[in-house]
Amino acid sequence: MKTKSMDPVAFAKVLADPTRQQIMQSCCCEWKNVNEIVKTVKVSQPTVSHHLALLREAELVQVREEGKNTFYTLNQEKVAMCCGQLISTFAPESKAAEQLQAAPTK
Amino acid sequence: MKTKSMDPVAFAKVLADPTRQQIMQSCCCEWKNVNEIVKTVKVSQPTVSHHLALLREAELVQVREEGKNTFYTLNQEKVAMCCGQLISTFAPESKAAEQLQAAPTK
DNA sequence: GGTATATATAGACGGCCATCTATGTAATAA
DNA sequence: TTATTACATAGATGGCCGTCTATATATACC
Repeated sequence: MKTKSMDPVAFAKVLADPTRQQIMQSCCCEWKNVNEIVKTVKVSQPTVSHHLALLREAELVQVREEGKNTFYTLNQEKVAMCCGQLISTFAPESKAAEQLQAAPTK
Repeated sequence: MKTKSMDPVAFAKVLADPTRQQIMQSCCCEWKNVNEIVKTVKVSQPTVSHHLALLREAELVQVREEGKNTFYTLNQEKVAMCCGQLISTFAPESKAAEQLQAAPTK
């Protein structure tokens, strides 16, 4: 499974919402079903489903269906790739860019 | 001059516009006055000034006034810091996060 | 002073989007 | 099969924001 990057504007738009960032953080390092995620935020279940659909469309989350449940987890490598692209575009002369040079952006 | 980070949502919101990213790219590695920047995008001068005001407010650009002209350049270190924060928050287990470990996020 | 150039500000407008309620759909349980 | 649980979809609504035109402000030049 190759992790591809994406349009930097599209990436930023997905991140540009507090609820969405909360959801991302909620399922960052573990699989959670929708109700578990809903408990971590202050909005309704349909709203969470809406945000998860956007994250799924952007391939920023991985999905696994299991019976009645649908589990989500953050696609950390994709996030890292997109952030790397931002750095190489908007901070090419920074120390961070140098440090990331070692890892080829394939 | 210490480079501080900022709210990840605020950072993403600033990046979440194609015109603004064009402007950032335009003055990424050199000082440009407003008219030079205007020439690189497809919107009016007031619109560019509006975007520059947002970028200035977020401290994502540095400003230098010189007679009739106002020069802008992208604050690459700030961008790098914010991207680093995104990576450590949303991709803590990624290779990129490991690589950035070396540089303390102070 | 008067004019031209450079940039910022004000106000209006239109579109996008985050949210909600209501409802659909699918799977499990009784 | 009826009920319940889990999740998604549809449609409506309100607010934010990117853009524009018009105008203000400030500097330089004649």
